[in-house]
Amino acid sequence: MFATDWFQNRINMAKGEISKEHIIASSVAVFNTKGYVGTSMSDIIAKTGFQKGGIYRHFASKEQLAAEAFQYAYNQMKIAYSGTYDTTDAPDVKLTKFLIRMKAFMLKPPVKGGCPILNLSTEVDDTNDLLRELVKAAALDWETKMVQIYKEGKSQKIFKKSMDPVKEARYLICSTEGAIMLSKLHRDPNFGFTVADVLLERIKELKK
Amino acid sequence: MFATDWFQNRINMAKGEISKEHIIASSVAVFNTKGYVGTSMSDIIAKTGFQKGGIYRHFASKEQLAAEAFQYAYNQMKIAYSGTYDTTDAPDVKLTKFLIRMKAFMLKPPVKGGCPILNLSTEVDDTNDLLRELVKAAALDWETKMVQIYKEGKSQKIFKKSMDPVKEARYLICSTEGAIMLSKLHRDPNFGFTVADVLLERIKELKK
Amino acid sequence: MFATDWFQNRINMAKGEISKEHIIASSVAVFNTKGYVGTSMSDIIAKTGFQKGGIYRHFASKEQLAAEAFQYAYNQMKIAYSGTYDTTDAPDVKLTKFLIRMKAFMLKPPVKGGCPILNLSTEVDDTNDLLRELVKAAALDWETKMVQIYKEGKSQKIFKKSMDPVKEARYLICSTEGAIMLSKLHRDPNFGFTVADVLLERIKELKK
Amino acid sequence: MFATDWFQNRINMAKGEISKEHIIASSVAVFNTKGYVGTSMSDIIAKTGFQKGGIYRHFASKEQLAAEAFQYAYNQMKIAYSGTYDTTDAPDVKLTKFLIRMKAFMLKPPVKGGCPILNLSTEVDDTNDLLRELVKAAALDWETKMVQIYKEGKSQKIFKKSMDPVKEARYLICSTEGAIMLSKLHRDPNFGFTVADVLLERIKELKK
DNA sequence: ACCCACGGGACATCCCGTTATT
DNA sequence: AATAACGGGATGTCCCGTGGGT
Repeated sequence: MFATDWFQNRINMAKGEISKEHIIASSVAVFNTKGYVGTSMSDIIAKTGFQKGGIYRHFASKEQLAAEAFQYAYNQMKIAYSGTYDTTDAPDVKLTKFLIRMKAFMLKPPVKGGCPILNLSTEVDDTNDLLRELVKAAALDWETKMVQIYKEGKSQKIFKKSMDPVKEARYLICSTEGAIMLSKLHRDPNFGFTVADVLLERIKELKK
Repeated sequence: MFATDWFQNRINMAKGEISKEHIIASSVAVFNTKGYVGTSMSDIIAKTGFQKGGIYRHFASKEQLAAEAFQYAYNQMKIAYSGTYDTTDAPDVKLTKFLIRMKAFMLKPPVKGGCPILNLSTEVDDTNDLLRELVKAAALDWETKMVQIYKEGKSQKIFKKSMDPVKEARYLICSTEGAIMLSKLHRDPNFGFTVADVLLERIKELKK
Repeated sequence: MFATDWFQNRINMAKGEISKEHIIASSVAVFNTKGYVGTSMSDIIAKTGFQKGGIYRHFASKEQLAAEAFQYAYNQMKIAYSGTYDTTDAPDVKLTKFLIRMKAFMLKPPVKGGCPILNLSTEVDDTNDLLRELVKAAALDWETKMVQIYKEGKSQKIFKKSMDPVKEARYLICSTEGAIMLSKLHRDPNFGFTVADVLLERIKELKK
Repeated sequence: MFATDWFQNRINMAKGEISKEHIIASSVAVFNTKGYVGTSMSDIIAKTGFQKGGIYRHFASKEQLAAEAFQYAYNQMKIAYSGTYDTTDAPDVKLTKFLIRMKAFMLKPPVKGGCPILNLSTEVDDTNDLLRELVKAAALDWETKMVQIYKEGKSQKIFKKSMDPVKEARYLICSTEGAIMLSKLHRDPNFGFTVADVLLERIKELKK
């Protein structure tokens, strides 16, 4: 019936749990394309097949649903990228693979609508503290992951001694997010390609 | 009466023109913080002091007003930055000044709410073509300006022969936008500072 | 068109003022029969002929409208009773006339639904402070009026020296309100008649 | 577990019976403060600890529950007052005790929210016939009790021959209800005290 | 050129009640 | 006997936009 029916087979989930999961999963794309305010509960209803009563049983408010949808979306992104750095590869290889995959995502992003951090962040940074904190935490989570890789590279003497892991990680993230934004705006993946290439070159430089 | 009263003295403007200008100028901050959908005409009314009729006389719709407000905001940004590159400085100096000012804008942006290109772009890229085209044009305008500077630097043999002006311009813009986004999200200007510093180093590299 | 059109002729009222008056006047009966929570804005719409936009232009909320409707209703009651005590009659005559009219109102109350103080009071005393304060003020206003009459009677030596005006006024009001309540519940005016008769006797007693 | 657990020990009640009792007992205070329409099933759920299904198993509708809750509340009132007139005292003593207790109830009513007859009556007299009939019956029950006492007093020659039991009973009830209403509105027990004192005097008068 | 007044659709949320499940 | 899950209508309020009037 639902695209998420397989859950029931895999893990032992209660009926309500499945519904909740289904609602969240269906909402992700809507929120990530139309935005938080731009998405109405009617949109969610249309997408999920549930009625108001069925949705509000699982979420206290639109904000709550949006929060869980964001978490879900960020998780999907993590999973989509994890294959690139959750490996036994050398740190520089991890970063290289990460950037190659990022280029691939320019054409088909793991979450419809592009990067949820970018999308939600710009919308809520001045208006909604709960959601902003969530996005912030996600951004920090990503940053921490990246910092870790750069640190490994440094301790393994693959990267220069002078290299600053936090600086590099933040720089990589900023450039990447900006690239995603401009690629979406222009509907041209080349912005992403260009930025990825520059970052790839930079990684080589860090090894000298 | 209005903060924009000086317009009337400076140029010979009709009463309606002044009002229109006033409405646009007052709307910029609202749209740039609350977003296009997040801003209601009531917000505009509260900010401008005009009544609905007085606003709709000058703008056919909320969309039209938002469009003009965006143009106005982008123009303010241009003016705020123009002093850095509309000079007789050498290209590398222009870029350096540009990045130094960008760092300053981390603390106090020329337009309240941050970069209007970033804000509006992420909101409308999937939902509103009219506004998206406008943002796109603005981004292109900025890119063209930057490309021009890099080209100058190349023809003046200040930058390496191998340097690709379009690539560098786009890269600079992407990094900058990403930095603005993350600085706003974390409410920490250091993200902008870090990125600016890396870009400043890169400009030095381009000269070798 | 409206039952309140005559207002425009009598006093120079702005269009909006008339509409507001009309909405209030139409709402009174609805609120006073269905109650505050029991009345929906749709009921108001149905009764007034206005649409949501037209109503919310004049009232910030249902609560606000209810407040003004109550004031209007109380005022109508005052007017309906004023002929009995705003006279040059002797105090005891005033009270007598008041009670006679109260008996008449058992059959046809000046405000549809009965006494607005009674109705609103029992509904909001535990739930809505704004409205409760309003009803309280109205009850106090009425009490003050009655106390005044008893005081007159005392200073004019019509009533006994031992008579306590506040006590008598409050007693009269309590009995009256209770009588209205039970008459409405049983749909039998005799409860009101009985109480009025006892009170009339009591007034005679006070003169001895 | 529940405050009503003792029921199970005292009488042999089925599990369902206990639950029903518990739901009713818990609902009384809610209905009597928020009113019938003002009370939502969610309020009941919160108060009882039961889920919706668990409640609707015992009551066909919110109206049914409200009806039983009213009966329960009225019964509590009866019990609370019964000690004053279900005695071997003389009729005038019964009435005196009744009024003294009524004064005490001004400070702490036997049912939270005040007199259920007053509260429900004013809410439903124009809108809900089922509940209105219920309240009516309760009011009549109380009246019958009072009439009986006055009759006793008359046949025992304690009260004047000219005294009309029905008139006195109704008068006492009306005054009392009105006093409760105004005391609640003003949050001042003195209204009740005043009325009770007048009624006590009246009882003395009836004996002459 | 601008305000006042109004229409009517949309929105997030609440509400009562039913059905599936255990 | 009671919960969990869901349907779908109703509610108060907001919102964009349109005319009449001055």
